[in-house]
Amino acid sequence: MTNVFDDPRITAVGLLFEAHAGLSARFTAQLEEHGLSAVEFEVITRLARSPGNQLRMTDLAAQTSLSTSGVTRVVDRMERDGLLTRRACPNDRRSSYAVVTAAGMQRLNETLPGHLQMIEQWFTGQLDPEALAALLDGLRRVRDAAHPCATAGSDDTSFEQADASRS
Amino acid sequence: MTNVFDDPRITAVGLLFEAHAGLSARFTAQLEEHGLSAVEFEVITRLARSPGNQLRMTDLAAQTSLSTSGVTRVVDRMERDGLLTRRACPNDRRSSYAVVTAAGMQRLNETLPGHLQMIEQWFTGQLDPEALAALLDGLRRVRDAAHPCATAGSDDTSFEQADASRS
DNA sequence: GCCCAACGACTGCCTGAGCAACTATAACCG
DNA sequence: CGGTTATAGTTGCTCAGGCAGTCGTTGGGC
Repeated sequence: MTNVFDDPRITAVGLLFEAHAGLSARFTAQLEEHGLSAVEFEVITRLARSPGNQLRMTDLAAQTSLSTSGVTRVVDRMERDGLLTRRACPNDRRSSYAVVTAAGMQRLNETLPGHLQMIEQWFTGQLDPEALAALLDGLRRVRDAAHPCATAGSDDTSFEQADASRS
Repeated sequence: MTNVFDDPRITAVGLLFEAHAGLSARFTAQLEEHGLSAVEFEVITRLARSPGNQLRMTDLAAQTSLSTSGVTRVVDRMERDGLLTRRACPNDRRSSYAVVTAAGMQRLNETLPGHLQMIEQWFTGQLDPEALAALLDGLRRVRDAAHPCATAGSDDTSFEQADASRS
């Protein structure tokens, strides 16, 4: 089968995508044990690492892979589940913040150790330090080239996504 | 901000996921110029590289990231668009094949060169050969560890996914 | 040969997400 | 100030995809 599909470029993409899919599936499974979807985990993580555990809806959308309407709906669900609240923005009445509640922080704290363990088990722990460094270095260059700068021109400074994106 | 989110493991996952998201977006854009979604491209690619340009529905599902019902529906759409046909399986009347039509092959041939170019532009061309080799080596190990063996126990021998999986 | 379990494909129902339209507010500009 | 334009968030509509249930087919046990 001397066809075009054996092209090394295809193989390269395949590896990256399958690695992503594999990790994604593992993470999703673990997150669901704690009642969080991958998207919800990303949302709550982004909020929890922001000053005041809050972010304006638009900024949240820019930091995640969601559209603003997508954010509206995730926040709806998570608010219903008590993990988040909306808070009015004092100086701009159009804006509102999504804020992590105490219950949300607790849920996140229950989830994170297992999540880090999964990362180590299926990803970082699979490689010795130099190989991992080389991998990350390559990924960083690809990311810098290809990443559409966080879905919306928000600052996006240096934080790397931390979830298991559906995919 | 000395918080847990600066953990190098989080950063590593973030890099991988952002690289994937970035490439995914680029590929999706190029594929849509040719009227194909990422999933459709994966489907037609998988079929085109199989003997007879065909695959049983179940096997197709196993090779893609789709469930069997998902496959039923993609094939529905692509059949409607004239890219694929269903063909009855002679020795098992439960099964049916999805077959790429001439139009489907043509569409694929129109799409592939640009796709390969995108891969080179945003991924493989970003790194010198040794760095690329190191990256792929790391990815392969992560993939082998984490990949849930192709979503369903099908053979899955050695072919690396070739699409831009929405992810 | 007959029955029952397993399997392949399809369908109904539901959820999640995007786009485009809409409302309310803010900012800019004369 | 008054009016126009841009922005933040929400909502209606649509569509893709998964799960679970269905129907026809197959194969194995007896």
